[in-house]
Amino acid sequence: MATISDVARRAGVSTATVSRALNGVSTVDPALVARVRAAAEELGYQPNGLARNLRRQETAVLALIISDVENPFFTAIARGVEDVAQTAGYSVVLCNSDESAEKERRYIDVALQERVAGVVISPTDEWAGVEMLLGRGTPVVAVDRPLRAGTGDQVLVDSRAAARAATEHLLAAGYQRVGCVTGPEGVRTADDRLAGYRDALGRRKRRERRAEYRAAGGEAATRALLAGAEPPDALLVANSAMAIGVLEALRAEGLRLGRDVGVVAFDDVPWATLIDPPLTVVAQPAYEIGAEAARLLLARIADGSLPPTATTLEAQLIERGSSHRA
Amino acid sequence: MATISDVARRAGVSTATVSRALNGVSTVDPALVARVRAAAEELGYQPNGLARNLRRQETAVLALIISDVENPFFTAIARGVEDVAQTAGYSVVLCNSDESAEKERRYIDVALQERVAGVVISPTDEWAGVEMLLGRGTPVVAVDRPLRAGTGDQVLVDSRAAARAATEHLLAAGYQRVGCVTGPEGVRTADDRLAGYRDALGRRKRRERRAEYRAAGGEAATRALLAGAEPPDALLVANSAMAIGVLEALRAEGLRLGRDVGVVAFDDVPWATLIDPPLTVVAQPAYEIGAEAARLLLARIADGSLPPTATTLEAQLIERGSSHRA
DNA sequence: TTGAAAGCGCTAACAA
DNA sequence: TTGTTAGCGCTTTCAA
Repeated sequence: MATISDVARRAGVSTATVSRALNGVSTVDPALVARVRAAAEELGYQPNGLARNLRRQETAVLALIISDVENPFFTAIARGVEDVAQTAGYSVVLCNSDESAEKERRYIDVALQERVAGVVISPTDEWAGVEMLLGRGTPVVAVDRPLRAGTGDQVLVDSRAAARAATEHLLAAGYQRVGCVTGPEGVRTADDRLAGYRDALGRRKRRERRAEYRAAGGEAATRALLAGAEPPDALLVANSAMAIGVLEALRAEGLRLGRDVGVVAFDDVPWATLIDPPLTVVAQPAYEIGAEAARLLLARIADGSLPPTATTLEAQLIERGSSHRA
Repeated sequence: MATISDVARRAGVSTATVSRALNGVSTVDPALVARVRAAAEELGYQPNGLARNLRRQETAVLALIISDVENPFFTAIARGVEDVAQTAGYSVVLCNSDESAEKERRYIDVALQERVAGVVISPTDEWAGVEMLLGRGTPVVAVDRPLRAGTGDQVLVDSRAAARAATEHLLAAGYQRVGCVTGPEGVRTADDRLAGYRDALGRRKRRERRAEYRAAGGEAATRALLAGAEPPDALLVANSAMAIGVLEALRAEGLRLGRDVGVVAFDDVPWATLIDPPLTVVAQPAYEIGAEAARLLLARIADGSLPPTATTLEAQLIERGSSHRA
């Protein structure tokens, strides 16, 4: 691959002039610029970003580390991050930690080693990974899951309040035995949503089940709950992938959505209105989370001394048929 | 951030020894290795990947450039690529070209400049971008959409045959006026699926409509088709995002799925069995496409002289209720 | 087994 | 306005 010296030789100038010409430094003779451009073109010259970044001590690349590429919530975040980053001239690379602390760790190492300009991350747990980044001076913004207070920027949704509101909605709709299907212990969003459910339930009897944040998990949890003595007549589901399994379990049991068992699920999904009755959801502003995270990250890259901020966005309960008896 | 010289100074050895110790070169005195390790640990040393890669002229990073992160088909490919890459010690960074040739171009530039080891791409068109990569000697594997014959590795699905089979299935199920909703002209998969539809239709009257590969596109196309003189009584839909719009339009018109209008859509989606009747789909082996692409890419990175291959995987028609009158 | 030194490709002082 | 030169942090000969 052609290097800057090849171009310099061909254009009959020094490498410094090539660098200046190609980077649009104004002090270069237009005639030379043209010659350099031509030479670069002829050689198919592509600047070596590694060398450039090594020299400049910076990269125009952001890393986005999320826990599940197949979850529409996270891909919507990705678009938000990307749109903002692009307009600022940054590229975004997406890394899938797959809810595994080890993979997350590996991607953090990569981010550190490749010296990305900043990282947006949905941390699998509160400490280890993010602190590595912070400790090395890499700007970080956490999304979806919190950091230890004051350690870094974060943009979150008040899951607990949303879960509480959703549960209250179910109660208000006349369901008597509201249950909750949530994710694994330690996954902060799963814990928060369960807590919100409990908040709303007060002294009523709890019917809760944890499982992995996937369809199979939702299905298993639902079956288990249904097999109990006084099975739930409504369910708060903490995640849209789980919701698929929940709905399948319900159907397998011959239970009618809404009429027999009310359901509210976290995350608005494109297919929510296609099922019958349509699914009531807690819609998180995923795109906006990503966009805001990117804005904060860019601001911090520009000025590392900014105080850490915590932004909380509101989720919105979208009532549809699945949470009504009628 | 600590550099290798900092570590060397602290351990009282040369930078060469640090490099050797940390990279597990066997000729280093175990005592020294321990000292170096300790020093690195104390300083929180993270090797600078930029410098290392610059020197080694290689990176253990693959780029995956896809046209829509929000499409489950592509995210499934991403997992396939990632799983294979990980076991070979490579990291994968995902870039979202968003069906835009310009964004694709920008990510290709980034890939080139960052000197990634290889690229898996779903090319927006056949030439420009991929040829830049090939021209600079970067190993490339195309997925989902073809390259010009013989230019590089590709792993595809025979969309045309699958579309034909799906259309024939609809015809065999007794639908008389089968229509087709497909993506924009020039998007290869959209064209292929339309071609397959036409293959099956033979001399029957065509009812086809193009729109963007999104729900809104599917909805608009369906409305337009339905507004015609002899509206279709069945639809082949070329993409799962469009399918959402198609189903919505049908419902808005009061048409019952299957009974009034039969539907087969490309790509198996998690919610296919949740709607009533469940959706008949053409399931593409997305994960396997990604995994195979990664295998081919790795092979080509190891040996650049390999002849270009073209792998074609089969799609599978999964018959469910939406394509039957009963 | 270890160290000295060159150099990957680029940019930025400094000189001219 | 242009060129010369140093050096970003690392790996890898070549000597010792």
